[in-house]
Amino acid sequence: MRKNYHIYAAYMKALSDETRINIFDMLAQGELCACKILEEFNITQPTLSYHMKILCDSGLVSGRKDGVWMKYSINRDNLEIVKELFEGIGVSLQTQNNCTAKCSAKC
Amino acid sequence: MRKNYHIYAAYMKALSDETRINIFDMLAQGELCACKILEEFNITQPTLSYHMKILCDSGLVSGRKDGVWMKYSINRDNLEIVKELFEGIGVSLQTQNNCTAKCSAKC
DNA sequence: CATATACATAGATATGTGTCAATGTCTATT
DNA sequence: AATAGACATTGACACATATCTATGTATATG
Repeated sequence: MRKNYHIYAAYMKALSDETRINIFDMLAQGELCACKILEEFNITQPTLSYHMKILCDSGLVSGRKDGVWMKYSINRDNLEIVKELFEGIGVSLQTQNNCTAKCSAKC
Repeated sequence: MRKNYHIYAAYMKALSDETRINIFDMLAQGELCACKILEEFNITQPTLSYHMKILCDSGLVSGRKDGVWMKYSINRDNLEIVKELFEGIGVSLQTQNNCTAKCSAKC
């Protein structure tokens, strides 16, 4: 089963903006409405809307309409996929720790 | 101690390209020289050089010169920082699991 | 020293990104 | 029905990004 680097890259791209990864981390504390998020940044409302759309389109964040408000939260399943990618890389690095010398391919 | 979202965003940006995150994952298996990496992709050598520079500048990858070859490997310390970011977010989500209803702030 | 190999740099270009002001849409309240 | 508030969409624009071809630089080898 080959890895889908396209979707991994899409997740990373969604978080590659300082404002967006900050928002993502805020959402770790729980669901938030757009207006609450907006208070924390020096950006206009359309710019926030733009960023939230990117986060939602990536699948890392979910939005639901609650009356007048849009409430955003982290999509746990997709966060898990990202977590597992980096954990897997970490494990691979540990595993090849003690055979690097003898295993390193000649160029 | 506030989180440095600027550096997190920089890590994500380095991995936000499909080719680059693929390379990063290849390096999980061990150190590789540029020519070996190049064989795996349909890109020109200057394009690979461009991507490797971005990965190295971010701090996620280290390069060392070995004769004619450039050998690249993952910088474990900075991988750890990325891992911990996502693990921390996962833990926060679990923690607020059973109090979401009562804790969710009114908008 | 001349040559080949591995990689980097420069310049050009098409496309993508982040931001804003202006405007539109939907929902609740008076 | 009119109004106000919350959010989305559009259009414009400056800037960044990914890619290529052409060229430069360093290192090993005959």
